[in-house]
Amino acid sequence: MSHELPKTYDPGAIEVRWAEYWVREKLFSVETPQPGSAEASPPIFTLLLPPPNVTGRLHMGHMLNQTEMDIIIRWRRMRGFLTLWLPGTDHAGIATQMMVERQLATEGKSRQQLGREAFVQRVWEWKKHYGGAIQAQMKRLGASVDWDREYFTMDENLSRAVIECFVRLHEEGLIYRGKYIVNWCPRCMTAISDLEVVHEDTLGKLYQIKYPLADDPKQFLIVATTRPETMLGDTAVAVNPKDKRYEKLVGKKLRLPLMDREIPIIADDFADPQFGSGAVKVTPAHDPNDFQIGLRHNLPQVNIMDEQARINENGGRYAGLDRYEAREKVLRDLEERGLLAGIKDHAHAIGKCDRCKTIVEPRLSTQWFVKIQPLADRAIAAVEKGEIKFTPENYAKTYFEWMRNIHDWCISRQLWWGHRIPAWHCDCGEITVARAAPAKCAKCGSAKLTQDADVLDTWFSSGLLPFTVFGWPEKTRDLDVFYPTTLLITGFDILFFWVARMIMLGCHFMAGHPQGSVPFQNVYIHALVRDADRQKMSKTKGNVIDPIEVTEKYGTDAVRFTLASMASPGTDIAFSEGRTEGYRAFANKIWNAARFMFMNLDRASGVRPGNAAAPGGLDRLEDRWIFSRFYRVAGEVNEALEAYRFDEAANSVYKFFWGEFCDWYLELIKPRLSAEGPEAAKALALLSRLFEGALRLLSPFMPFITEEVWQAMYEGQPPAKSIALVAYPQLEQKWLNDAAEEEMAVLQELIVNIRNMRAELKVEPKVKTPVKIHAEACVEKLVEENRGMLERLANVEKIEFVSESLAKVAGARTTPKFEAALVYERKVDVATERERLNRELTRAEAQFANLERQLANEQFLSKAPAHVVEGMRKQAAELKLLSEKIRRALENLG
RNA sequence: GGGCGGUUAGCUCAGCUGGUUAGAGCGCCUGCCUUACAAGCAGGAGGUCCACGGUUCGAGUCCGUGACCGCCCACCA
Repeated sequence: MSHELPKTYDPGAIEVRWAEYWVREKLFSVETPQPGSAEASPPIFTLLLPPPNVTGRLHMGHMLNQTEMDIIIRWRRMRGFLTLWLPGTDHAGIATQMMVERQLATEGKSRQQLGREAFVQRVWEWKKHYGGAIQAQMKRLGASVDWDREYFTMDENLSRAVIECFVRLHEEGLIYRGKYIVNWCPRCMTAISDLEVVHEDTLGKLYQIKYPLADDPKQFLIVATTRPETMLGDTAVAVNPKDKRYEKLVGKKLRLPLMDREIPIIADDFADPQFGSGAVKVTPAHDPNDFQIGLRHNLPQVNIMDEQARINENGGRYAGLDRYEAREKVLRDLEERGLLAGIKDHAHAIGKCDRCKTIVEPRLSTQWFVKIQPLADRAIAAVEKGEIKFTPENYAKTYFEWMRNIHDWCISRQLWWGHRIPAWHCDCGEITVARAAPAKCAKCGSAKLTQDADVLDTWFSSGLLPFTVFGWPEKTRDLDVFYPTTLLITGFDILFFWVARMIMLGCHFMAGHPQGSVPFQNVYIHALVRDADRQKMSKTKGNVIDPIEVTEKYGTDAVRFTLASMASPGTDIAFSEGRTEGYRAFANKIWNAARFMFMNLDRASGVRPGNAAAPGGLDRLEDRWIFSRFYRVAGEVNEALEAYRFDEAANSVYKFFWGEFCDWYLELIKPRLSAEGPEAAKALALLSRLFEGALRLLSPFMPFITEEVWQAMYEGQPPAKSIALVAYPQLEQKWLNDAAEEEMAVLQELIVNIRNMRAELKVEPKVKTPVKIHAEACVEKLVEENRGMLERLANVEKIEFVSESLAKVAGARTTPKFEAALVYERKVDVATERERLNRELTRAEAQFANLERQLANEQFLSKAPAHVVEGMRKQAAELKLLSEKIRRALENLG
């Protein structure tokens, strides 16, 4: 049987095949280990996929996120952990509702026409048809999640858990209902939380308006506002109690212009004497600060707008106008009456709806809130105590910053799609919070109860996921085994939305869990993926890179490797296709190296990977060297992944495979492979064993190509169903060989110098006669001992090592370790060589002088550590020798 | 208004606790179709590490100030 690997590497062809295989064979499905099972249970590693919106399609951020998670989880799995990576999707209240409403609009319908029940039904249908896009994409990308455990946040069991949490929080007094100023989106027509408001710096106007005194209309108090239309709802003007200017006015009345109402002048600390005139208009129903003032002074709350931010009947003749139309008219009318005292440019931040960018309206309305402080306190403590570790650590600071300034969380949404609030209203005014609809009102006994119309903020349910996915509130085995999850990998954009909420809710509901209440023990926060010009990707800019597109162009492995190699903490990733092209080349390199191996395996049947020698049996330098390198790199990669340094891990393995294994080892081993007999068989065994190890090392980063090659190596009888299920290489001391690495380094340097010499001297490459090289005494022995190994290179490079030192030397390369001279009788570019040698000499002398100066410095000698001083001394000596050698070489040039 | 991050080769970025000659990929230049790979091989050029000041025997690395770029948070009209 021979190993089939097509000549050209075509990622598309192999990736789809393995992606399907992994899913079909359920390779990443996990059975919950039962207690008391005989064999020692492996360490558990649990990872929760940040659930993408059902409406979602995969974008570059997802791909980075999933690549990182997949690398970690594949690595842990290969390291012997019982790994559970749990996938799911989020019902995404507003986003999904908007999507379906848009679809309805194309049919000329509105959700109101449909009615609530039919609309929700419609959303479910929509979900069934279009909701699976992102999972399909994930499968294509090979994410090694447990698809058998996939969840949806509106699944029945999860919904039940959400209700349970709500009811319990309410019972504990941590959820309350009240009439407050909330952020209201007049387009979505729902309340939104503080986090869903994005602030945008805008250059607006500050208007100064004259409010006449009621008993003396000739006198005015000037107030300043950015929102003149809200004056229609003013119920007071406040001045600072310490403000001498207005002392006598406090308690008097003003006549509110345009509305013809009298409002009091009150004293409140909120008024800043430094700002404007020091008097501030108070609109309790349309400004959060004014709302507070209103409460302190028992002011009426006049709501002047409807849910679409149009002026309502309380706005007198402005009723029916949109808020901005009203502003214009109010300003015109004030102007007409000579009450507009001034207009100034004014920079301020304006709040917009995160979803639709409509300017948010502070609106007085009755909503449900979570009393957040007690939850936040515990969440802060958990991170302070180190029960949760952030990487990069910096994010803990951001987290604390937010947590310590947190406000109560408005969790009710005036939407139809979502978890409906488990509260029932009776006409008598009684509200009952319960797990199921009560039969009758507890207060008046009426059976006519209606469920609260609102649904919960999407983030309320996703904040519960770390325990609800494991069956909470039941006491399940899953909860015992998999909670708390080990790691969370996510972007900083949902640090507050999701991460912080999970911590608060997890700490609360899972308090007392034997393995800790926190929802996860580690959080790794990754950066943003930007375009090649470091611009944020956005649909409007049209610079969105579709991961599926680049994947189809370069292969998933190449895209994954790009993301991993660029994922250094704290820096955003500027995704450039050039880089991906480079990593496709890397995959191609792996492919061709594999073909080379297979070519040899096919020729010498019977050799299997894995039946190679022990360290002691490596009698050749290059073998000792490459094994030592392999295990050292394995150590580096493990260490890097331990610290989430995907970039370092990827780069180490890249450099090893290409720069050492392919560039050097494969070349060195060629003559042995083409030899006959046991020598070739042994070389082949070593080669295939190394290759197999390298594939395992690479597998978490490039799961597809490594699977393809690995499976091919075993001719249909692999030792496991997948490379993903075999052990990950680790540092093994017994294979490390410092001497071999040092000796090899010298030989590599020698070869590089020879090549360099030839290139610079423009020795014709096609000469049949080898160029003679004399290596100096110190490496002569090394060269002699490894003649066989160097043969291949010598042959290709057409060089020959000679022991006799020849008089006529055309070139020389000198390093601290050796001197190599090129002995060449034919024409060489003497002038160029002289120039080069002179340059070298100047540099060596300058460096030497530098070191001399340092070494003459007593301060340095007494304070610097011995090894540094020693190193410098050695180097100085070598440089001195080097200078001499170069001078001699110059003389020899003639 | 508060907080955070960045500035290193033409481009995109590494550089861990300060220590001998600051690295990689891409791009560029030169030479090679050397029977695994031209998506390749070999060689090369290219950096006053944003500026100034300080600490130190020694600073890309630590401290301070400033400049520029970016991000997050924020109920002062």
